[in-house]
Amino acid sequence: MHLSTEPAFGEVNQLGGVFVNGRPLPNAIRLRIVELAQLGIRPCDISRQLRVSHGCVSKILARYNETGSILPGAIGGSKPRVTTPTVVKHIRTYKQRDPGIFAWEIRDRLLADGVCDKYNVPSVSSISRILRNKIGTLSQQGHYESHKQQQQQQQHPTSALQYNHIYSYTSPMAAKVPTPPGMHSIPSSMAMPRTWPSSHSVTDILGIRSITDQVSDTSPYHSPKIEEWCSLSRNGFQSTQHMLNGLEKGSLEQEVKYSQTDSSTVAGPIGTSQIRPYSVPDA
DNA sequence: ATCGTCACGGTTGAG
DNA sequence: CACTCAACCGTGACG
Repeated sequence: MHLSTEPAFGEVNQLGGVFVNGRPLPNAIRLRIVELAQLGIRPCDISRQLRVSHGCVSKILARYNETGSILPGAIGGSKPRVTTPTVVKHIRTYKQRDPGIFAWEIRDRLLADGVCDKYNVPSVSSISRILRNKIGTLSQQGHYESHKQQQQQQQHPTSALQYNHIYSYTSPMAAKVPTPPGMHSIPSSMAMPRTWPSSHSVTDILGIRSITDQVSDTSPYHSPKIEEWCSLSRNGFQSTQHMLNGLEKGSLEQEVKYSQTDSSTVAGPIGTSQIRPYSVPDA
């Protein structure tokens, strides 16, 4: 991580837009790209207006058309080589049946039961890690699995699960926005699943929270909205149009310039994000 | 002028 | 716990 020198400020592209190399654009901007496109604005104009390279606009729109999701793909990590869902499931079963079972016994059983062959059976240390990291949190296991899979091969357009992590992505905003009483706020368990994919988007790094705060001043533009939008996906797009109106230029420009204002305060949760990426210490 | 595509330098996180 | 490496990112340039 190169955060030593110019961490939170990102870089400026040819259009004057700010970005963080290697990191996804903030969801707010991704959303705007799709919204503007839906309004019939040409990609080249969107590019200029939002100051995002046209290649990026093109990519985001293409993905949206293909998958219905505005979200970036799952960054980092690697696909399970031996720790497949099936294997984990079996290990869990073994562990449940015999809590005192040793890792090497599990290994033997995986082989004996034909779950794995000698080439793909997890090592004892892998099994130990599975026991520690996954089986240890049984309650969330099922969710983890499906969520993770959705994410990893996020080719699948349909499933609603896919949108689960938009909660995650936008939750920082929601967390930051002082959810008005009576407003449906997201339960934190939902907003911040343990398996948060990747919390440090530019949103966080650059302090886009501030822009979303500003936005939320003028319109109810926080995660419940986005949630709604997402569940509506491509078909029910009308409902977002008022959002768009509510967001008119003023907020848009602020949005685009988001990082140039205050970003020094966002000591992003970099590196510690997995559990509670945005434990916003509101104060 | 516009847009699809890709090399590039970058970050991330499961293994 | 440090490392690896394949996934992803957006930009910028080319056609």
